Amino acid sequence: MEKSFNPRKFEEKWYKFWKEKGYFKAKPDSGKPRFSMVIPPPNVTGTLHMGHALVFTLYDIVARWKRMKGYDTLWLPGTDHAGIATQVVVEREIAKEGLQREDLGREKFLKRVWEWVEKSRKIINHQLERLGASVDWSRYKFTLSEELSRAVKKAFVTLYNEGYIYRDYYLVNWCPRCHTALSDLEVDYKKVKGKLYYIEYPFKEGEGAITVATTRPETMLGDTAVAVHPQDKRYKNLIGKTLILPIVGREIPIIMDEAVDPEFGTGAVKITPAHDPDDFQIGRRHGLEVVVVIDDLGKMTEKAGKDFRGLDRNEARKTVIGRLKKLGLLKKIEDYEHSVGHCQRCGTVIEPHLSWQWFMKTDEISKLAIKAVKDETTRFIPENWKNFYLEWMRNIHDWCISRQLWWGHRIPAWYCKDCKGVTISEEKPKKCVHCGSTNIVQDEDVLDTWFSSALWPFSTMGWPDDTKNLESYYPTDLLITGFDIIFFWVARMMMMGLHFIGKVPFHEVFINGLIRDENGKKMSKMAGNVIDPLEMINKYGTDALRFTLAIQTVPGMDVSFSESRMAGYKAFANKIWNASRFVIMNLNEKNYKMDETKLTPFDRWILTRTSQVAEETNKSLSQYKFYEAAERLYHFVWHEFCDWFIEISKLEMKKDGENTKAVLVNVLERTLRLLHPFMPFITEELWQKLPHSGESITISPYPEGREWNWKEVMEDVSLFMEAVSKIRKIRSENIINPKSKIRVRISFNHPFLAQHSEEISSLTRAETIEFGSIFKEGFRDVLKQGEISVTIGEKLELEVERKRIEREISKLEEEVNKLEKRLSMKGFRQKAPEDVVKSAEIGLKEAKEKRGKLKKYLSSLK
RNA sequence: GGGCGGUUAGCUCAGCGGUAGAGCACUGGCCUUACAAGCCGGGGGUCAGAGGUUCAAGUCCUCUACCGCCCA
Repeated sequence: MEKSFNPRKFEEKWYKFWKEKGYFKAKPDSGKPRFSMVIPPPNVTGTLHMGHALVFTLYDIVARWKRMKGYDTLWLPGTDHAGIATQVVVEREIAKEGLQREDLGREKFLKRVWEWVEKSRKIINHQLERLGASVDWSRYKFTLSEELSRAVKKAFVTLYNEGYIYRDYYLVNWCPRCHTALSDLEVDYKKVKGKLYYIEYPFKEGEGAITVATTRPETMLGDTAVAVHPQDKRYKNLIGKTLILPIVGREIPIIMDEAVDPEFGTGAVKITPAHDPDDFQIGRRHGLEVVVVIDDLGKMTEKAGKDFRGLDRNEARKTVIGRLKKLGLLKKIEDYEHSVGHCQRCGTVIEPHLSWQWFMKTDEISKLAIKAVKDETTRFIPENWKNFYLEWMRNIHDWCISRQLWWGHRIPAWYCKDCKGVTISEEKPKKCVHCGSTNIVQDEDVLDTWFSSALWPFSTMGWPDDTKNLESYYPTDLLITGFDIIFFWVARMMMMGLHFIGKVPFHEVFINGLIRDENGKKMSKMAGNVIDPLEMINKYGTDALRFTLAIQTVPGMDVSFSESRMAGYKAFANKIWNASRFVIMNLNEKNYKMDETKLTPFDRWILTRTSQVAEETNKSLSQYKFYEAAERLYHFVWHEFCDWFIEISKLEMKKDGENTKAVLVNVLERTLRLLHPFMPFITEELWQKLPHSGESITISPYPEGREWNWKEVMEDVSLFMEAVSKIRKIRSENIINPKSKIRVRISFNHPFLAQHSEEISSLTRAETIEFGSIFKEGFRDVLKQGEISVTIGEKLELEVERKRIEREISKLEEEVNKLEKRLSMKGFRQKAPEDVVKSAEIGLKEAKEKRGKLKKYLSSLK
């Protein structure tokens, strides 16, 4: 066995082994209890980042843990076609060749996208394997596959027939670059420093004008009214008057509407129903004319006037301002900061755009999704995300589901060129359902990616066809995902799942934190602080990466990812490796069967601890306290098993030691199993080298922690450790040469210490351990009970020792003061629980005793 | 403007009502045949600030300051 661990030597081997053996395959007929999860499908836009590594590590810990606990565990993998995101990425690719998608045409462009997708999926799947993700590859799904397309069509047609999907000519968020509609969620609002322009609109009759303020003067070409608030006294007598729209010359009315903010600008606002969402609503309320002056590419239309036609919206703004200045109608320009919508995928400023789009009604369906979370049929962890979800769900708007993209699920709607009717059908219809004409064409548009993602928990289970599979694994038990897609995805899965299956898609939603760099900054390409998980895996090993992520995952908190910390967990992996090496080196054929009648107190101690740790680890995991479980295992392995038990076992092995070897194997083998969900590779590698039953640790049982419990030895062992530590401390602080033989005397008789004085002397390199009155000439310290003294049989150098004792006395002093104060506080004895009072009293008594002894000792040093 | 989270050792973070913790970093001593990616020790914190509740407050409540995020 090699002296240090080298993850590259075995990681890929074991993954291949697991996969070939089919351990990750869910088996609905197994008769076991079920546990199922679906992966949040990564976008096929590129590769996995650290955020994915975190989420998938947590998923895998749960999956492996449940599998070992005897559940028929399904973790279903897959990828998302990510309509707009992928299209943008491929558009950028072909732009390198100087091409636009129109140059290629729909068919050729899609071919390019598929090529990209194949490449990306391969990378992603490979990354998942490197991470050790125990997904059921036989059930791999892709949101744009034939299979899932059927589910999408079925969902669309059903919802349409039920009246939940409709088509409308409506003002939507439009990205002029991507050339598509976007949902409200796909728009990012950013604060932008702009200008506020004050423009005069003259009255048709008589002198004077009304001044309106706007951030977008170019839209005035499409104005069809000016609005004021009904309670605004300033404008009361102007209602009903007519204005002449400058430049254009159109007559427009002054109207009243509650939606106007009297505080904004002059209190009078221009109304452009075709280019502003608020104005659109006001326009609908007042029956205003809608004049479209900006087209789908962000250029001015014919209706904007011949001087403007064809101008880009930004150039048009300059021209309008120039004209207004000349006319003397531009009263002033102010600096103004406001938030402007940008396309989430490409960053272009959003243009509200009137167009025919498909929408999904959400008012009714959202009610089910609200109820399910309110009554905790689906539970959020941590809980505070519940309100976040509910708040959004209660204010939900209809969802624009059509996209003017090429990459995605084509909308199953056919328009009749003869009767203008629409035919909705899962299969391509032969003729128009309204007039029977065969002159029909399919809608060019595709569906929002999230429409297909919303079906993911059941479309992946075979809906609408494979009901057996669906019954087995739906609802899923747990979803782990980031808070940023609670609305995009979680909320919509809730709605669709409840609507189509009648059950929530998952019972628990664990919201993971964001990955930040070690300075707490968000990782982003812009900031250049992105860390590639694969690079980390190559450098530190998958197990170290996973452990680093797990031990930092506190529900509700972000993860500050630190490479130096990960180096520490690589060291931990090495520690496990070497502890195992020690155990394995000492093995022979016969000695792994433990004889419980021959156990030493130390054996009993470590076995009891193993059981306790197992029990606590299960508890932590069941509450998704990944950090707590990982931390406990780390401490147990390093600071209990290695630091104490292995060291003590070495002494035991100098004698007979066969039974202790068996204890070592037993504890180590169980510990590996406990660690396996966190560190799958190294645990498999080592487990295979140990005596074991079964063919893989992956399918061996997870320790529950009910096996061993010898409480009675725990206190003795802890006193033993205290004695050893105190002696070591005296040695170390007084810089006693490690080679010099010391003599130890303990002031009180203690059968356990006496019985194990040999171990004490070995662990402290003492020549003798005696019991009786302490040495007059020598270093001393106090134990929980009594005193301990050390002599090296020569004249002592006392200065250091004096300082050390003074420090200890002052610590005890603090403790005494604190406890005295507490005990003397009125009400304490009456109101505090008995055991608290008692422990304070005992603590005080002990501290005083220790202090007394040390003071006496100190005076002897002077 | 509304909401959520944070402020604990030099750094990154646990702890959330009963005597302040971890990892890393720092530091003294050790190449003790599992491991120098190691071993044995040590130092380091008025738990952001101010009030309040309580016998008892990093821990619960209120307010303030600063940092971060979400929604409008």
